[in-house]
Amino acid sequence: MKISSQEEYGLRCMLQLARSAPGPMSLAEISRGEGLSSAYAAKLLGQLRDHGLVEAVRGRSGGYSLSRPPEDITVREILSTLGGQLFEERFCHEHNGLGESCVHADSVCNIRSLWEALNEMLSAVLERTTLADLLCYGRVQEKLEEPRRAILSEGSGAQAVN
Amino acid sequence: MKISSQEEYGLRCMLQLARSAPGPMSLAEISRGEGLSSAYAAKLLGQLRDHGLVEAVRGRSGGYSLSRPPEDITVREILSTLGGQLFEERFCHEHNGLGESCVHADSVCNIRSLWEALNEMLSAVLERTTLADLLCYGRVQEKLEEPRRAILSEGSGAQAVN
DNA sequence: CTTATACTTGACATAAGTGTAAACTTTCCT
DNA sequence: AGGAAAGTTTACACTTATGTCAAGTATAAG
Repeated sequence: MKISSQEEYGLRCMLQLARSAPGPMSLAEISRGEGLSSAYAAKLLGQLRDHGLVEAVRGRSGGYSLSRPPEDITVREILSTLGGQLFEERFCHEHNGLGESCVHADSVCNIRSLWEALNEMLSAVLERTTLADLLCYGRVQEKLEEPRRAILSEGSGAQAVN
Repeated sequence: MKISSQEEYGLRCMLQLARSAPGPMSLAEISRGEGLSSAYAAKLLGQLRDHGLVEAVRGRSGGYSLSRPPEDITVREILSTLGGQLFEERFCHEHNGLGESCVHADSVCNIRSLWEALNEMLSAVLERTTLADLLCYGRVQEKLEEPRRAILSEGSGAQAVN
């Protein structure tokens, strides 16, 4: 359960495009701005382009630009393009151990419920956070303060019920 | 951002110990119960033992057992042993691209704020969820329903503020 | 219509994560 | 003692993720 390098660097490239002046920004500028090799930045931007998050213009004076305004691009889309989701449908099918299917496939699986709940929480937060939010100092903190408090306050209360 | 195999399988082994009768449970039983090779289960249980979550008894009639009662072992401890945290201190130092340090190291970094917030939310939920919760049908759903609603309801409200 | 600029593609090298194998140590039972 | 049952350790093969390289294609300027 770790943030992948692609997620980090790809999101940084997107943020840079969001900050940039109108018109395409060249690979050289983007990679220089993030301290990445241009080959690596190209790979990441290629993925983002394939998923429709950025547009590329080839040839002289070409470059990359966001395909939509920053406030219409969610962090969830970006991260899901670069690194998939925390928990996906196929996960259980891919963790069968030695058997043909998971030994818990036919029964209620509380671990699965846990993964689903975690995934939903993360997705919900990321879906509501846009590139525009990441541009603005303090916006992320503000936006995530309430859910964070909600979760934390839940803690002592729910514990007592058991 | 994916759940690792070790996290899944290691947690399953722990859950099996939590379900088992008092006294040590042998590697063979555990691995058979989860459909894992005994070599692999041994590796996972070795890690869990090194972190003090299970105790092992060697020799004939030996096996593994939880080092504490299930209600005192949090899922956070287990997952953190098996797969680390979503976002750790060193993350930023390890993602410098080509430079000696991250180009954003000296400035306010909203991406970092985002990672920290996500990590805190996940940790808070996992800290309050114990092995005992995972034993009980429906407990996970109950326990996570409130925080989930809190996050989801936050959505429309916070959105309008912008 | 040539050239410099810039994105694109696919193959590759390296590192990290996943899972196996075999030799070893400890303990109990007879 | 001796052997069987059971955990321990280390090294290895395999797979996936990370990052690079080089040759290719498209476009605008002169």
